[in-house]
Amino acid sequence: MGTRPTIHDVAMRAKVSPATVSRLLNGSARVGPETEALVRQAMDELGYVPSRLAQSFARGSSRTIAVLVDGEGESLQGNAFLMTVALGLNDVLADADYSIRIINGHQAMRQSRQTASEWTRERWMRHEFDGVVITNPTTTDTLIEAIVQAEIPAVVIGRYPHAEGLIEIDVDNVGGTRMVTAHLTDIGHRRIAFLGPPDRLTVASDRRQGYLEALTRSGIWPDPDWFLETEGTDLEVFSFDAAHRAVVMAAKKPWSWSAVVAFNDEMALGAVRALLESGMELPRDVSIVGFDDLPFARMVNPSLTTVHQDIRQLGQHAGRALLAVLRGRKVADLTIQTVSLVIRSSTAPTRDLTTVDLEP
Amino acid sequence: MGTRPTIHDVAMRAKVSPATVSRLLNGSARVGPETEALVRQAMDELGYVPSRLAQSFARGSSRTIAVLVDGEGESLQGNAFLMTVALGLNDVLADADYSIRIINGHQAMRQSRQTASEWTRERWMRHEFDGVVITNPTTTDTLIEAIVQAEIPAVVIGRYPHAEGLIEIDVDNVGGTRMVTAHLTDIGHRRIAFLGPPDRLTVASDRRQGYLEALTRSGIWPDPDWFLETEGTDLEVFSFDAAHRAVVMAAKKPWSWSAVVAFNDEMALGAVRALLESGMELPRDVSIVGFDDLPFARMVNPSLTTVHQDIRQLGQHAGRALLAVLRGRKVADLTIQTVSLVIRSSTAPTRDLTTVDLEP
DNA sequence: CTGAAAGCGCTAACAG
DNA sequence: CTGTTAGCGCTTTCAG
Repeated sequence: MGTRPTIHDVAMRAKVSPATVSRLLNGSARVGPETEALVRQAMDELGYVPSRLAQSFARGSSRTIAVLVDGEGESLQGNAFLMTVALGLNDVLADADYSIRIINGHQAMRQSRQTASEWTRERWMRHEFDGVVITNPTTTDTLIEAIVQAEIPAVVIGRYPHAEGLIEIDVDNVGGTRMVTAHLTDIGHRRIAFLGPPDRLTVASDRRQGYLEALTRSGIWPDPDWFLETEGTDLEVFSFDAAHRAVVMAAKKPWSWSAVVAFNDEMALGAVRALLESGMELPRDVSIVGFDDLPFARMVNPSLTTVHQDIRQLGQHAGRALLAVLRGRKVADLTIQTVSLVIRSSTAPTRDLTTVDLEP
Repeated sequence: MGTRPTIHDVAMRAKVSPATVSRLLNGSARVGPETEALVRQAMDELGYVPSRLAQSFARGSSRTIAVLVDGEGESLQGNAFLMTVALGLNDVLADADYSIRIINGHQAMRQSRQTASEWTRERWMRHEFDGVVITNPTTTDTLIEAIVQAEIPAVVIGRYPHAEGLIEIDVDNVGGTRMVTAHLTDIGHRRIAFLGPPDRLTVASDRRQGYLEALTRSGIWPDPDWFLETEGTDLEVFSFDAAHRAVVMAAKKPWSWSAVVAFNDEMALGAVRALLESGMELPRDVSIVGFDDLPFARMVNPSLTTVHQDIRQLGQHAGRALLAVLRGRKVADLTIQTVSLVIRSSTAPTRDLTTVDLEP
């Protein structure tokens, strides 16, 4: 009883060959019913569990998929989002007997002082994973390029248009901001600002586009100074502070909007802070909307009207897509997940509704 | 060039034995300097990278540590916390060439319809991991018990006093609430409520104790109805909604506190919401403090005075402890990480300061 | 449907 | 310090 039983022990006990046990284990070929019963009994009696290590070795694959995260972003956004995606991935991958491994790619690269392609090649050759999920694509990312180049099965959460043949799983960003902006026009707003990062990333231009579409549909022609653009490095532009700065800046000049569509919830909070500081009362004076519906969106005051996305489901979609790729199936290059509008108390009918109605 | 070079190829090319290459690879024995040069050159020329799979198999260990999460809690708390811990673990484990694997333990158990000990035994026997980090200990957890029973190297984030010999890494909960409560008394508050979950978990009683200690030191004798206790299941009691309910309930009766110490930031927000709804102005009428200093704590309005804990560092501590255990070193059973007070705008001097001063 | 046999690529005694 | 020799436990041809 001292040592782990091996496939060999099971075979001996069932008086069959190890090969038969193996076949039963992974259903790689049919096994006679009575042989099967014998083997199963032997496994039970011995308490046999196959060694993952030996299986992986023999198969030459680890049944592991790497989740590449960028662990620098300390943003709330970041970490809650990442773990939720990871759980979603796990939901579907666990069933397929894959497991997920978190890798802080950029940090690892820096640490080992390797270039992206060196690093990628090395990890790939080590058979550390069979596929990868990329969670925070930045503007242009050497690591992603290297992964694509190396033809490693990969799925990206979000968009990364710079690379051919990468499978993208994203939420409907255009539709989301369109919806939430339409909600604003529905309750009478006509002068609606957009607070977002510069258009470097697809997600940024997508969300801006949804906003524009909604305005256009309502026959509103956006004024150039309705665009409040944050400044900073890749991650900074999405932050509370950047949003806060942008709005403080904008509020210095005379401004004329009655609502603001923020790129995300965190930035919406930055706007809220800035407006509150300048003595506004919300949502009476200005309506504000966000995007993401992070858990805190309903807990803050005023609670945020925002666009809800099911992040865990996003992870599940990504997992399914990757699984399909690994099994050699054809997969859509782009999956767009629907989002929904959540109306809370950061939006209210505009007070100049009547004025507007009179205008024409 | 079609196939991956193996240790054998390197050995041939360098005209040494595979064993020598192996020794160089993991520094398991001294190698002559010129041999080393030869081997290194051969490795470079071939672009050799050792196969993780083969290494793990030969060693009988996966160099993987499992991070057990409970993926049911959709709480903000939960996921941001978990990923941050994971990143901290990664920081130190990556250096030691370990990698981390996220496992949704309870879900996996349920899925495979196994008992905790069956599940644990099976995973352990499969050599899927060398050690485990447990992230959300609940009141009494069969999975943890099974892990301890199986003598698997394990570290728990938080406290789990029910199990002998488990290594615990926690923050200074007592000190934290003591500090933040003392801040309240410092600015004149004498009637301070505590909003928390029932005392089932150590973390709950610890934080309550810190509160009590601070009061005692200020010569305040807490009134029984200063204790606002949330109700619900294991995870619910820590939630925004539970906190909101508890405060709404309490606010129905005449109450007499000027400040409330909430168990955590999320619950503090629940209290804020309830108080705002009942027409209070914060922090003018009531001061509120939280615990955790989650990223959103500074973004909400009013921004929360709270206790900051470095979660990533918590993960790093856990990683170091586990590494030490795996290396057979003696490790302290309990590590307490210090926390710090962050004063923001949810607290203000009490208005009845003068009244209080006159009382004696 | 089943068995025999040959590895997968590396590590780890054991000699020398 | 280095080479030889066995495996680690499973999968997978290839025969039968």
